[in-house]
Amino acid sequence: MSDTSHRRERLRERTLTEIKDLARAQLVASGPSGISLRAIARDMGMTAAALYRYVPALDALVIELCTDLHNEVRIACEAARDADPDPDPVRRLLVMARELRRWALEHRPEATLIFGPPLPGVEQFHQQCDDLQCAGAQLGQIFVAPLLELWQAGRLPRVPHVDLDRLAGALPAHGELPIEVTAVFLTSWIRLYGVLAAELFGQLTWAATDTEPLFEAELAFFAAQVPPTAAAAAAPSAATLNESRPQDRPEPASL
Amino acid sequence: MSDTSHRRERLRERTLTEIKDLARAQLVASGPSGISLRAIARDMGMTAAALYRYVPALDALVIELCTDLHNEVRIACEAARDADPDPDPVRRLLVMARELRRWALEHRPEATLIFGPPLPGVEQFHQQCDDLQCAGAQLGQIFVAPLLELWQAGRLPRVPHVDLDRLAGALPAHGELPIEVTAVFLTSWIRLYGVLAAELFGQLTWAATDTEPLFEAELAFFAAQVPPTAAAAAAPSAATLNESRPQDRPEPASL
DNA sequence: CAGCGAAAGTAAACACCGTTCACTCAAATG
DNA sequence: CATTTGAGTGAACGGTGTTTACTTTCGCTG
Repeated sequence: MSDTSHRRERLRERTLTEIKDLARAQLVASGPSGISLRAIARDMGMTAAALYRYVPALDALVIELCTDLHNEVRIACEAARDADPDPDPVRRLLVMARELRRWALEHRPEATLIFGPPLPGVEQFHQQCDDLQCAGAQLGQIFVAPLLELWQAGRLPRVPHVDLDRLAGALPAHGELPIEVTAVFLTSWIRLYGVLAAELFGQLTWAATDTEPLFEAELAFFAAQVPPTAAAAAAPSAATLNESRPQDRPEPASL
Repeated sequence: MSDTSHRRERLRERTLTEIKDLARAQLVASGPSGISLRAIARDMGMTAAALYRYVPALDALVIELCTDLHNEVRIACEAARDADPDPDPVRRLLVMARELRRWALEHRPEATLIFGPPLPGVEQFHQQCDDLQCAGAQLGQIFVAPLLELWQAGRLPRVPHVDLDRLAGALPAHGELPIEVTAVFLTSWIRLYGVLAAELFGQLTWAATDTEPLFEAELAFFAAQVPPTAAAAAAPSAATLNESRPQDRPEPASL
């Protein structure tokens, strides 16, 4: 019956999660390159070949681990956002960004895996990631949402230095987002990623031992860019709520 | 005689560079994890054990490769800087930053090795890197120099969102640099690193296919922050040339 | 309930990898 | 010339991913 076969499937899924749990334990213990099918099988009291009943290859296991971690950090950020009663989009962005950093520093090996360079063979993952369903995109998406709110409220920060026309030509097809929102998201996300990755990869050990002031400065800078709620109406150009607000972008400074 | 022994040393150094060249070729071909002593020995027509006469371990070889690459990209940036006649520090910074990006994108595997997370066993390298002699610090240093020039000219951008007191407590001992210069360098360096690393590690493949507009926007933003030369005297507070210019930092916005 | 068939697991093998040890051989040194 | 030093070899140990053929176990069905 389907009932008993469900049992089988449940058993199968149970061992599969056991595999992934052990893989994560190895990731934590020995870094991304420390994940080993043979060691997992050893810990499970099995043969390495048996794992191939559950996982097509080591790369695929790492890829699955990557998506799981992406989802985990996204859920953590969502939880932090929902735990804060303040509905202000800026506040939400800051809360989520701090949670992102907290999670990354508390799970350095995991964060290194998903934010670092793709391991050989895992590159296909990042390339197949260009649809919104991808876990990585979903993580970014929860930061896009508050920006969209800001845009709808006419409070989107200006990004006068971004060549919007050129950027628009470099976006994937699924760009139903206003180009200004995309530009603000990308610049802010990149800065968030930069301070996080630099800390995570020890790129600043020679220059600074504590990068939290730099992280907080990045957040403060972003927050300062957002016009306050009251100023939305005080803006000279009519910033209506739901209409596309054409950004007045000055001539790009010749460099 | 010392003459003949010098010949021996030269031979030794020649094979050592051959080893490193082959290691780099493997890095280019197969990524950081593709560097293999056995493959190097195979390419050289030798036994893997013979390589241990020249290199104590694989990790050490990778570390040496790292420092070589750090020096290479630094020299490339210096060359680009010196090729430009404009002595303006801002111009020099932009030229060097663009060269850094150009080098990284033209040598993606190498850039991934030095800008990505340290391989297990190579972490000690980044930790021993906290003295200025380190190649990584030297690379950063060539970006510090123009900032120091700007500071001396009273043109240093303000970083009102950085908690300078806390940052000062998180700096290594060798901080003979004014704290404002350090703050500007760190924030700018992190942003430069972020846009580069995000592109290098494919973190944005789902969001954008061409990140050059974002990179150029970061540069333009930095340049726009620097007060023009003429405005140095027009600044309200006396910005004398060589004196420490106490930065007027407003209350950090409560977030 | 017996038996069939699919799923799960095993053993062995292949081709790699880093590293070590004992050994040879040639070359530089005294 | 004898000797010491350095370079290189070959084999081995333990580790890795992956495949193949084989065996066992367990659920379903006749």
